[in-house]
Amino acid sequence: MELAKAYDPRAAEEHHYKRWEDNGFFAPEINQDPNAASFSIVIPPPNVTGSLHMGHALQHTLMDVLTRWKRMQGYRTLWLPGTDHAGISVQRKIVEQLRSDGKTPLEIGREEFIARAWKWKEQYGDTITEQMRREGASVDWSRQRFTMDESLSAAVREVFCTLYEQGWIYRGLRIVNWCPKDKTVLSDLEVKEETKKDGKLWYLKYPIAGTGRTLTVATTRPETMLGDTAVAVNPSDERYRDLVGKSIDLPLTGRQIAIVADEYVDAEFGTGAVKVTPAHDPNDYQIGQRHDLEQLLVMNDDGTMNTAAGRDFEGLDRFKAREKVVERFESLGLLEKIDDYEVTLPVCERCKTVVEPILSEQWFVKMDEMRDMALELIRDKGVPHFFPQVPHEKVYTAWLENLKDWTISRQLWWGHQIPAWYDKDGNVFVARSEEEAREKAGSDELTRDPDVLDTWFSSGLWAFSTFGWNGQVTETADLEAFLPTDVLVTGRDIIFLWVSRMIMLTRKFTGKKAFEDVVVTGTVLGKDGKPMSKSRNNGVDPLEMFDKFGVDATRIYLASIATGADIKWNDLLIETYRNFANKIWNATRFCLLNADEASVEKAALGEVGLPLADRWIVSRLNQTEIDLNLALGKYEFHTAVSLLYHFFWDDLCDWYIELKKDEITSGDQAASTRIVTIIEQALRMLHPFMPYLTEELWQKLPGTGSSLHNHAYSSAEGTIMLADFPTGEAGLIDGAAEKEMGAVIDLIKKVRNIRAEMTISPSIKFTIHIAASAPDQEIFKANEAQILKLARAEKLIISDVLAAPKASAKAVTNEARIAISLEGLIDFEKEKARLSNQIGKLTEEKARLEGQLGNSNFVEKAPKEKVTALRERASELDAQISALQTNLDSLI
RNA sequence: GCCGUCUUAGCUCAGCGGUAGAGCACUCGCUUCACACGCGAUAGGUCAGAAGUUCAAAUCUUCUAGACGGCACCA
Repeated sequence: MELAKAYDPRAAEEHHYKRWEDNGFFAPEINQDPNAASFSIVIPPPNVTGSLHMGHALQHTLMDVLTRWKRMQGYRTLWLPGTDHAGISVQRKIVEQLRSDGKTPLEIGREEFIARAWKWKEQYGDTITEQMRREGASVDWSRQRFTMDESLSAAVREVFCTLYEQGWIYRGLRIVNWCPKDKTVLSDLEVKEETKKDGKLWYLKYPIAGTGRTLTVATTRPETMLGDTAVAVNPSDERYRDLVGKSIDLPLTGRQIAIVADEYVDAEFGTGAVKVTPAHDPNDYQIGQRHDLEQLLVMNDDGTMNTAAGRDFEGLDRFKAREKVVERFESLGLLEKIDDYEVTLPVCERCKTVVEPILSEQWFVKMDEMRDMALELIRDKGVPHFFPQVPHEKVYTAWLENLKDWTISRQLWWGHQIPAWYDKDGNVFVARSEEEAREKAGSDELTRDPDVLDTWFSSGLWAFSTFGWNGQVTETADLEAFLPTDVLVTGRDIIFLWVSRMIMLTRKFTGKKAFEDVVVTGTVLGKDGKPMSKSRNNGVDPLEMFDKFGVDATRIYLASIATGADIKWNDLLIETYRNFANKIWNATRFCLLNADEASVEKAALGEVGLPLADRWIVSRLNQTEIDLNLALGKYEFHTAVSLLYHFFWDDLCDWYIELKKDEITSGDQAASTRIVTIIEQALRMLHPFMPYLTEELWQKLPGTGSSLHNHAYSSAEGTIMLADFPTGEAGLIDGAAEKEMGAVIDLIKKVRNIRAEMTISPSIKFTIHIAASAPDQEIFKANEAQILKLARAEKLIISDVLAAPKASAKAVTNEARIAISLEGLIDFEKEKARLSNQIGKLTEEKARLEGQLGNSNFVEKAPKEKVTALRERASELDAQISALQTNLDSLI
């Protein structure tokens, strides 16, 4: 078998995915074991307008690792893919598209608009799903879902109606977050804070009616004064007590407003007098409620001032209006002063427009009942279990405790239109269909509420709507098999927005948990240490990384990031794993060079009397498998990667294959069979991380096929992705072999060290003298050929006492005293320095140990095995130091 | 304001109560018949600072400094 000289990721990526998909390997139905337990993950549905970014690549990698791992273990495994309809984003795309055609949404009408949106979705909505195929994601495409699929939409209607009927959903006039650009309301979670250091605080003088005096109020939004309907002061504020009950002649408006006393006002802050604009500020709204104040709306939905703002201001943008109000106050002599003031502005998460708090009639969900259910789950049962637990469990719990009503209506056309109808008197009828609404209303003249629901309302149902629940159908085989899902892998930015809501809605409507575990990934930052973003232009495209380093390298690099940790992007690190892939490729290639009659054969590893290296690698392999399964079980992907990396590179390549080189090149078929068997098993444990490379190599190994499959997949066509995942057998961990191999490795390393330090050319082959105990001598004798090979020596002389010429370099290990004859090569000064250096290091360690052992508190209180271990180490050090010292003395 | 995280080798990061680790970069040496995307060998850290708990602290506690995150408030 002849393999190419270097691994070409592209070639492997091209055909394997198609074969896996076409053969149905990703679907749970591939599992033929009727008793198989289920394992399921639902994907956090990416936005249909999106394309793959590094955050997706990271999350998808972890989900795929888990899915492939569980599938190989024989679970009936489902990773369900899909996308969400992204209300605002799609809406914006269509509006832009129309604008370039010189049209507006109103001109074409709702129906045409939605038709265009669907067309857009058909055309571009698959970008991300195609990119997922490139990633190697083993999702079941036959179960792909979209939040606006008919069944998922029915689920939305059902949930809305049920919550309404139970009194959890209501329609009300509240101060909401309004985005004047998108012309829709936003939930609190879709609003972000932006600090502006160059903000201002304007002090406006309001004339007190009939007094000739003024009362100064401070504001950051002067234009809202046009909607003022009161001024409030604290009731216990002596300065203003006499003013309560009097009126203000509100400038620029000709209106007279009251001065009221309200506890909300902080007498210490500003002037102690607050202008009250109930229709444009949440706190003012509350004051207005308490004092029965008029709610005067002075703005339109696009952020311009409306008729109520007065003729001079009508039609002006809110910021222009602000300037004009300030100018007017100044010319009236009513502007007291302007202070610099750092303000935090609420901005729309998506378009960064300053959000306007505005009085508006919207639909809300009262979260009390669901919140309590979720709190009970996390507090009493610890569900979901967050990985990492700190800080997410606490943050999540605290958020739930302070949960407010959720604004769910959006002034958009693209999405799930609210199933509510109004009769001509404005009475509302919530119903699952228009027919039902007509029945309830007893009228045919109904108008449907034009608004749609928040996209997160539908994605909140994702854990069960995707399995067929839609209100009519509440029991399906998939719900039974796959809900609760096992784990959710997602970013921390949507824990509140999505994860928490899914937990609550799933519990409420199915009585089940949405998932047991939540793996929270960190953020992949740009090279500058800031989150990747278009505006910073510091993004790294996963597809470019796939092209440059291969999908597998990118995947295993992403998996190597500690769970939940942020990481600064660095190409060099992927390169490490590109090199890793190539290393594995070449190791396999080498082992197959002369292995024409070898074949994967599990029994070959269990034979008695195997050489040390074989017993050792089997032990290392099994230990790695055990540790790997433990790490994955705890979602410690980075530990898993490190185990794999070190097993393949250090144990397998640097030692085992190097030790076996002669056997491989000479065509020893028994040895090759063992090597091939070990590689095959190792590839299996690597497969979840590097699916393409491992499949490519596995297919080339002699003797691979469906016979190696987990029993659940015995009838499927041969593929590593259905092979049995190695569990590691404790019985195959061979302590003696590890210890003996350790002695051999230590010896070889010391000899190499001498060669390097004494700058002896690798081409010079010298004689190694060693002295060791009788049992250790046996070990060295048995491995003479290997030692000579790896130490690049020509002769090994083993005896009870070290007999070496004076012109030699010396070293010691725990098991051996070593001398290299260097007749004509040795530099005595160098050798002296080398020995002194080593003695120095060991003496330092010895001093530390003696300090500890001399401490009676330590000896009394520390665990006995600790003390014993230190004593042993101390005596080893003693022996080594004195041997080195003897060597040094002989040189002087 | 409240809650929380981070600060470890030049860089990017693991480790989180028992002798400081990895990859990359650096230094030295290698056309050693799989791999230079490689091989071998070094060097490099008072684990941000201070105090405390402990026989033992990078690891636990408290404080300080710097970086950052979430929530609340913002006239």
